[in-house]
Amino acid sequence: MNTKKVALMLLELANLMELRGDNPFKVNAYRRAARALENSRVSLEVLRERPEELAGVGKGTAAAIREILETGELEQLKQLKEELPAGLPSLLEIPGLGPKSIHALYRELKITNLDELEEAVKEGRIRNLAGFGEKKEKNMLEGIRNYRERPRHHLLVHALPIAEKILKRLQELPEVSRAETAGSLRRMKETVKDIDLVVATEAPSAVAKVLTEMPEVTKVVASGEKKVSLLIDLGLEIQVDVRLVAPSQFISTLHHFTGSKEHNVRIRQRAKEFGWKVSEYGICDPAKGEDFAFREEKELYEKLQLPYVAPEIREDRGEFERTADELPRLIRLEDYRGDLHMHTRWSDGTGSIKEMALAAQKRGYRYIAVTDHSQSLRVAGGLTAEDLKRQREEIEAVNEEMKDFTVLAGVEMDILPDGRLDFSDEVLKELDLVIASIHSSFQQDEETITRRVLNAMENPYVHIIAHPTGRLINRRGPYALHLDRVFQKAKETGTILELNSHPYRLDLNDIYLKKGKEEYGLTFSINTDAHAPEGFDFINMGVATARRGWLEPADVINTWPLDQLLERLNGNHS
DNA sequence: GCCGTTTTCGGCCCGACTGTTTTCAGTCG
Repeated sequence: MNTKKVALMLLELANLMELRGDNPFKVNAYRRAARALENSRVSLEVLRERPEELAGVGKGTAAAIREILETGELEQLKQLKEELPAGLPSLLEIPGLGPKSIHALYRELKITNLDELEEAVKEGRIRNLAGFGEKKEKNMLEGIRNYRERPRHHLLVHALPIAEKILKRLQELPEVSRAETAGSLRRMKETVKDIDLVVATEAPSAVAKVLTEMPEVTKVVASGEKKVSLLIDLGLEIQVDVRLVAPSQFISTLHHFTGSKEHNVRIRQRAKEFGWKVSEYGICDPAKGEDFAFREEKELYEKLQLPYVAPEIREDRGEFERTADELPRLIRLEDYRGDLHMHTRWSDGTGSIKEMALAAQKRGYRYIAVTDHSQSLRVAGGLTAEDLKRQREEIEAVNEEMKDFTVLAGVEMDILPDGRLDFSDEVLKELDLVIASIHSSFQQDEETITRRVLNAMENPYVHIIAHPTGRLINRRGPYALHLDRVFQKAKETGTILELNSHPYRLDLNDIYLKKGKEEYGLTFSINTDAHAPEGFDFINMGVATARRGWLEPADVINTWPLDQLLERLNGNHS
């Protein structure tokens, strides 16, 4: 049992209570308690003894927390699970269906899952229910079909160019004075459900008309004076929500729709302490009838006597509990000096060492490490010890040609299924940089696969563990790795953990980065794993994820000057 | 269920849009 599991159980309880139609404020109380638990760093002991010390945890939720810690279960949750059919929560995925409607469908028509809902719609049974009609039936049917066909979340890297394209069109309109992206896209979450845009204009109807008449629009979901919601097909079909506001309200609206929802709740609560009200149109003082507008988001935070919070960390994950000095100076692209994980034609890359070096130098980098695959990874043309020696000769030749730039000789070495490494220490000690990673036997049980990684970390020549959890977003889950043990070992051995920037990987993710930094004091390396010069472009994904993980330049070895980097790498060997 | 230098009761973040209604509930962000 750990605090995360306790939080998850409280959250599940809240979700089921909501479906049953319980008091929404009570439901919210459990959600807040779950969130408080997730964000707190109290030990299990403190949690067991004095859970009430956490803000948002009172008598009721404290009793629930104690029960979970003592018995591993929660009677209330167990009963609710027996009372409510298992398929009910899945109905929440259908747009337009919320807890109230789902409860009514269950109560009146005994609908418990998507199949039964679809059947009832087709038989026209739903339109007879109070508050339902033919139009809602039609929307439900469409929702069910979409749910089954469309991926729930789009990769950030796929949504970004679409957002940019629409944004550009909007910015070119004479009626538009300013337009920006908002929502999870602006917060740079690894996946996004939709694209949020905020537009400043004095002529909302004209802009709305342009939007709804774009050739790529497949469906107008909603269209009003303040807001337009569309389904757009620009290579992939995605929902685009556009808010239209007067220029003076732009900043407040941008902030509001950047979210996150949880961050906004805290903002509003903060405003209430001053007796003010926050909405997407600004902050107002009802007592004096005053409205406050802002030219920059910084001013909005200042008004509430809060330090400015970058969009990427607006998640209510502790940003409200820090002073300006305590908030991180988040890493930026300009801080980045060199990529330390890439492949060349020597294995499965498409560029030569020199081409990769020149491309990196052009980006303003000062160094790179060439890290081709090792011998066991046959499909990728892994290198033998002998190949590595010959490759080093080429690397040295490139180094002699280039000015103010250094290519390090490295390898991405496989951690074999039985836990052995693909090269002996004699081979490894000749290299400048050794990355170890898993490319086989992903299905091993937790103990086996964790042992594999720990074993690699214990080797003094291994500097970095690449893409530590192995997940591929929307494709493949993480290995059954026990990450706390990996973090603990990294702390003991000084092993650096990678944040792999490939948009399908982003591994470690934001949550783990923050945890590794705050709880274990770890150091990380952000790399693109490029297989061609263009692969370097994905560094913006990695830096964005690092920002979401509260990382500062000092936490990331790729921002260090070369001599500091080499000192750290050599330190491992002593 | 939680919380309190306006409160131990009565609030709890706020507004837009849709579809159902004939003044509003539910959903969404």
